[in-house]
Amino acid sequence: MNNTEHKSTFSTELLNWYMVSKRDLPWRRHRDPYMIWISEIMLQQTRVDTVIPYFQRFTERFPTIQALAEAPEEDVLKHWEGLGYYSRARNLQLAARQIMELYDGRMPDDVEAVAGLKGVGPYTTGAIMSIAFNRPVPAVDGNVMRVLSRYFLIEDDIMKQGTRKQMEALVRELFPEGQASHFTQAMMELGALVCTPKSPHCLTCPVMEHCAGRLAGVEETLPVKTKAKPPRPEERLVALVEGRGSRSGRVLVRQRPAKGLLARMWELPHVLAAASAGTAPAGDGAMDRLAGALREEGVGVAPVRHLLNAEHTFSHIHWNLQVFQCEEAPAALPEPGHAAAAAQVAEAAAAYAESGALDAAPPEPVAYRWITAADMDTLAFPNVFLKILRNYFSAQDEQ
DNA sequence: AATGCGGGGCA
DNA sequence: TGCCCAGCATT
Repeated sequence: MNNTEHKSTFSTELLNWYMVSKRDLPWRRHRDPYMIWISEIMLQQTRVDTVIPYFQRFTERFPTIQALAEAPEEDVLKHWEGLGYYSRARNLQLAARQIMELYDGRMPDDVEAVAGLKGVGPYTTGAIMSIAFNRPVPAVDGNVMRVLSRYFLIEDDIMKQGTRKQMEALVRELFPEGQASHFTQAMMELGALVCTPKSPHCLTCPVMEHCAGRLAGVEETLPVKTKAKPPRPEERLVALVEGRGSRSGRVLVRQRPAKGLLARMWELPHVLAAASAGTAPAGDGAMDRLAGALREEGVGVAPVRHLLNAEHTFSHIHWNLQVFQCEEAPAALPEPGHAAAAAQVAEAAAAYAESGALDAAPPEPVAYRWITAADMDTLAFPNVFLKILRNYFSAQDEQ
C-alpha cells in the first residue's frame, strides 16, 4: 500500500467509526457556530465531563453572541468560576463584542476573520472553520497530535512550534472530500476515547491495522514531549477576617487586579510568607507577619488562631496556604473613600481612558468588601477560596 | 522561543 | 499522593 492509499484508508476507517461511535454531546446537538465556539474555548485544557455543566449554564444565560457581548463582565466570570484559565472568559466576551461591531453579530465564515478574534488561536480557528462551517482547515490539538504521532510514527517533539505546523500539513492531506466537520471531530473523539495518553485501547481502535506506532510497539512512548518545569512553591498566609458589630457574620474579601494571575477574581486577603515551602514562619511569627503585611496595605487585622491549611496548584506556582482566623482591627479597616482604595480607583480609571474601548473593560476598582454567604452567588472565586468560604459559612450556619 | 495562566483525572 | 494533560497571549 502506497502512502496516498495509506492516508485515504486512515481517513475512511476513522470516519466510519466516528459515525457509529460518536458521543451525544450538548454542542453536537446544533450547528450554531456560536455553540461550537463556546464549547471549543471551554474544551481548551479542560475535559468533556467537566465542560458539560458549564456549557449548559453558560449558553442558557448567554444564548447568543449579542447576549454575551452585552452582559456585565462579572456575570461572565461568575459563569466561568471553577473552570480555570479565566482570561478565556474575558477574551470570549471581547470577541463577542468584536463580532457585534465587525460582523453584524454573526460568526464569520472566513479563516482570517475567525483567527483575528480575541482568544482564538490556530487550533480554535481550525475547530470553528471545520466543525461549524465544514471547511478543510486543520484543528491540531493535543488529541490530534497524539493520534497522528502514533499512527504515522512521528517522533518530533510536540512541544515544538514546527511540529504542529507539520501536523497541520498532514491533516490537510487527510481531509475526506466534503467531510471536514465530521473528520475533525473524529480525530478528537479517537484521541479522547481510544488513543488515550496512557494505555491506549489499540484492540478496539478502528485504525489499528496500519498504525505504525503500534506495529513498531512504541505507541506508549508517543508522542515525544519535553516535560514542563515543576511549579515553584510559594508559602502564603491567609486572613479570614470576621466582621464585628454591624458587620457581624460577614467576612472580608478583596478583588484581584485586572491583569495577571486570577485576574479580577475575588479572594481572601493573603500575603507572601516566604519564597519557598517549609521556610514560612509558624504560629505567632506567622500571625505577626500577616497582620504587619496587611497593615502596610491599609488593612488592619488581628489574627486570633490558625484555622486550617490549604493547597492550590497552578501550572507554574504551587501555593501552600496557612489560613488564620482574624478579628477586625477597627483603626485601619478599608472603607469607601479610604485613601488606598481611592488611589486604586483613580489608577484603573486612567488605564481605561488610555486604552481603546474594545480592548478594555469598564474600570473596576481593586477593592475590599465585607460579604455574606449570599454574596458567594454573585462574586467569582478561585476554587481554593470557594471551598474555604463555603466551609466557613456552612459551619456558621450550624451555630 | 520562552513564559504566564487553572483545575481535574488517574494509577 | 504524585504525575499527566497542553491552547493562547504576551514578551
